Amino acid sequence: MLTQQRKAHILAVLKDTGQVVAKTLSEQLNLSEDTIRRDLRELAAEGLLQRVHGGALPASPALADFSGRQAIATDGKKAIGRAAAAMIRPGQVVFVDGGTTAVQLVRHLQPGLEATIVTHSPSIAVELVAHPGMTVEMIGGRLFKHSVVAVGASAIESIARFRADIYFMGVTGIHPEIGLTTGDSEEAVIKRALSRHAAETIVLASSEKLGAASPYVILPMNEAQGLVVERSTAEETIAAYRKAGMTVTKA
Amino acid sequence: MLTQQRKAHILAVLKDTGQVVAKTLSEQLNLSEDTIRRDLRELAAEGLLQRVHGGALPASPALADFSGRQAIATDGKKAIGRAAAAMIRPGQVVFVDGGTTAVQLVRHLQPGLEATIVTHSPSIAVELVAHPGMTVEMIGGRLFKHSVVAVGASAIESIARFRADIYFMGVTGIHPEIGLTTGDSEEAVIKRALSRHAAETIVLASSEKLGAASPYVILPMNEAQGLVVERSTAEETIAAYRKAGMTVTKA
DNA sequence: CTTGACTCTGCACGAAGTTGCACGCTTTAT
DNA sequence: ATAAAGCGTGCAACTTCGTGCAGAGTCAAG
Repeated sequence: MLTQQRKAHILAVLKDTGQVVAKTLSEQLNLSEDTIRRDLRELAAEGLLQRVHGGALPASPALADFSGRQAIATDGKKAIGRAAAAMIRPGQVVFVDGGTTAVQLVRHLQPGLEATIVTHSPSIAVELVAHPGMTVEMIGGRLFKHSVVAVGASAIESIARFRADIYFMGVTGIHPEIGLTTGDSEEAVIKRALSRHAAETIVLASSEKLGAASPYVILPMNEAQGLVVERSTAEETIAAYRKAGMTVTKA
Repeated sequence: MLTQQRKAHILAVLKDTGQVVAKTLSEQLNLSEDTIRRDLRELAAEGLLQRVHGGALPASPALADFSGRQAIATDGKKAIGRAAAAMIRPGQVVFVDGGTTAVQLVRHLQPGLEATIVTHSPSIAVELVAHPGMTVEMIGGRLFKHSVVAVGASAIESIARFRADIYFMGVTGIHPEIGLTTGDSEEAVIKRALSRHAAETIVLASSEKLGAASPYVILPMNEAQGLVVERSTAEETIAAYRKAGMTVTKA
């Protein structure tokens, strides 16, 4: 059996049943668990599934619902969220994007901290109900269901009323030459507006985003000042971003 | 069963019912209570839930409050929600208030129905992500954490841009002489604005609200056109509201 | 045809993670 | 006040993990 076939099979089972177990697969395919584990590791590195002890779970947001996704947020995203949360100083006004990494950010906000969070994500808003120190300002607009964020002209208009100290931006791709990209044009517009109304834009990028590009360009790289990546990211990967003038933080 | 799945399951149950019991979980999942307790401890350490003797509750007191309230949504509230959802015609623009009864409303929206829901509640917005037919417009503003809704001047301003067919209003009291009341002055202002920008205002009132009054008056009774109450409500209780010109629907 | 580089696979082994049980303590209910 | 239920800890058995290594197969240059 060819490696590619095997991997395709694993992904098919995963899609079908919502989980795979290393041992079961090895028996089904008549291969050692080592080989399966290697496959799983590689598929995980490609972001096609999420590795867990004993097997793997879907990585694709579509399969697990939003809260499910959050439960299985990778350690990397958690670390990035924590590092970003630590950057917020008391009294600051902060734009927080939608997305799973941003949820991790608000979950790791220091309990005593007092600041203002401005967000166009209802999920983030609901999450912040738990934090007594945070004043929350919601940006309204038409709900873009895929990402669960407000978009549209009225959102842009609302954003223009704020002047934030920091904007924590989520992206689906950050490429040294192409810049910051995302998968929806409306979202790109919103992100651009948020960046324009913040003194500093910090990009939160889990490892699978580095070097990737999506259809819609948000901004060229040099318009973002900071980048937070996982601790395990290779120095040579980071170098290109530093060269573009970004301050790179390893979470 | 994989550890991560188990944790996801626990969080799902927690979100659904507002509480989990260690013993019940161990029976459901066929695992020792020790393992469940360990999971609960770890999830608590991550801040994803709040550990209590015997089981766990949602992470924050505020959220516990909210999802707990939802968990105990009575059959009455569900029925009211279903009856209200049935009033919406295709293509209409509908204001939906925050609150537990409103959550029941959106949960009972007919799957195929296409309409526009305008809401100042992030919880309602998140809930509607699951409904493909609904266009959702979010009203932004400062988040009033107790009720998890947007309030303030910018919310009022956003509301003024809409002209809805129906407004489903939640209240904490509806009294034949005092009128419609709620527990917060800011919320009262918002509800007033929503009512003013809707052709028709329908009050959703579970039985404990009937004949009750809270500190802040939203509107006199005659400014609301409809009232949805539980089926079991006594006719003589309803009579006073009919007299005030309201169309009363028994759910 | 032979050789060497490369890839893939399975095995061995030590490290790490997971689970159920026993024990003694704390909390809750009666 | 007493019993029962729930809790945390330490421990032992077991599973899973990652890595290094060796054998088998593939391919192309010589």
